[in-house]
Amino acid sequence: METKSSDAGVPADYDPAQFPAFAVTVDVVILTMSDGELHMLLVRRGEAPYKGMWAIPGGFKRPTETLDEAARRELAEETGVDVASMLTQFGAYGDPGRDPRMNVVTVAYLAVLRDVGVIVAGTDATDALLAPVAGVLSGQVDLAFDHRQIVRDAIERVRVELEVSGIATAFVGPTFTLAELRAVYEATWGVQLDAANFRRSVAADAGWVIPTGRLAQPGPAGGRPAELYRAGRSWKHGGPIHRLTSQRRPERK
Amino acid sequence: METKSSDAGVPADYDPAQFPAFAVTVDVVILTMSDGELHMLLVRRGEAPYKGMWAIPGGFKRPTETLDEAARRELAEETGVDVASMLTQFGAYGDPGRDPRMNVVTVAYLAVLRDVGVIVAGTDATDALLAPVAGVLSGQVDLAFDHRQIVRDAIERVRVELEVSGIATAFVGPTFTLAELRAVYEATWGVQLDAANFRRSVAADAGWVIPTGRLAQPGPAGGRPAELYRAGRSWKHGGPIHRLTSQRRPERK
DNA sequence: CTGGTTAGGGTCGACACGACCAAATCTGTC
DNA sequence: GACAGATTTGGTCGTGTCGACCCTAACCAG
Repeated sequence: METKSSDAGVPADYDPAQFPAFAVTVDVVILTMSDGELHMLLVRRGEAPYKGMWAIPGGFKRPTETLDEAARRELAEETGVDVASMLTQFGAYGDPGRDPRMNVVTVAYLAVLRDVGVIVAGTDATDALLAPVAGVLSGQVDLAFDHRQIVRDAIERVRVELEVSGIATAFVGPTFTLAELRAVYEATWGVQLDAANFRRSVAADAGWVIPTGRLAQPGPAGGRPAELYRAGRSWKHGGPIHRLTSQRRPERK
Repeated sequence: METKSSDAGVPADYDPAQFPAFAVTVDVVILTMSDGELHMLLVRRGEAPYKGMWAIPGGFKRPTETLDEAARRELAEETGVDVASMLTQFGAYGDPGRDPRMNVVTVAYLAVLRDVGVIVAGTDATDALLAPVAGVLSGQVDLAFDHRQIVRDAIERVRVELEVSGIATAFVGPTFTLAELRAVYEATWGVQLDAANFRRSVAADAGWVIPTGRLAQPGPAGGRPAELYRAGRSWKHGGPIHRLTSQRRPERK
């Protein structure tokens, strides 16, 4: 608080009483698995600046709510989904000029949803888009503000979160096969995992997923029916749960 | 951005143009090793609210600087240390009422310093305190605002950072023995590490620490002189560097 | 010289992990 | 109905890591 040393060109006794006013927004990167690929929700901006451009859903924080509450409110407004499930703050962004209108500091959140059927219905369909994350990262989709960097950080975060917490179950339905769960890891990390080893890794930490005893219908290509599981202990409780590092599966011939 | 659904008691079309004004501050948790224990820098508040109470150093962000720059400026002002070395953002805090005066959102940073000799000299000595982290966490030291929670999160972050990045070298001097480096892990995690196994873990990832060829003076209790190392590849570059998990050393008899 | 202390190096067993193979069970086609 | 392809599930095995433990080298204090 006590300013002591002098900065170049700035008065030594910067008066905190006349603090500069900022707008504080909350942006939510909403991730989901669709068609075996990682997707994210984008909305089209209806106002300047960046009017007509795609952007991460978000909005102004209100003085009466916490940051977490603001994030959940925005998530609900954009998708109609009201989940306390998976909503993690992962960064704050406040570069000067990131919003040409005014001084804006945004707090970024990461949300993981398991299905998107109702999502696009929740908001205006013409203004919402479920874009593959790969396209956003590679620059095929231009985003407003510094949202591209925010998305980059979000993906990085979800990758480590997959490893350190059991967050993968948030991507899949209430009941799922191990193949579906494995697909989450494969899509997020861009690797191929051995099914047998993956099974053992999952079974290693007891209580994370629980077998239901029922069997799933095999796909159109056939194959042995897979057991159905449901999410056990939530990913919120535990610390490190399991590790699935670099097991690679050779090229499919 | 487009608000659609109605919230209870809140107008459905919340007008973003009349956005609420927030003050944005940057708080820095400055950690260092002192006397074999993890310590942090606290400053005494000179103004209301919480006047006379201990708090994390911090201050208002200026519209012309980024959040990172603000954090570095605060760190320099408080300690006289100007290091791009280790400064990591780890959280944003914006609960309503966290500052009784106004709406304040703070972005918290974590800084790691290797020595504190000049630190207390850099700021006003009567208003600065190098407090053991354990005392702060246990509540023996009361902090202003929600700074106790911020400190908790900072410690949690530095623990994982210690594991995932080679940040430990930021705690020690420009040249150090492996015993000093090991003490950083032991103090931060509250465990005892086997010296021989620790040596192997460090040597496992080449380039992290580099032997200087010189030897350190043994302590007053004698013992074989230890080799001196210097930090090699910075912790900023690489991703996961090494893993030191749960190796425990039995009670010293 | 002797005992205490610390650094550095070696060994060994347990266990985790990745690569690979085999059996079981389904779908679709011939 | 037989067969090929696909997929899940379970087993094996070699390699490497990790933790526990011991030993020696080198220093200090008496």
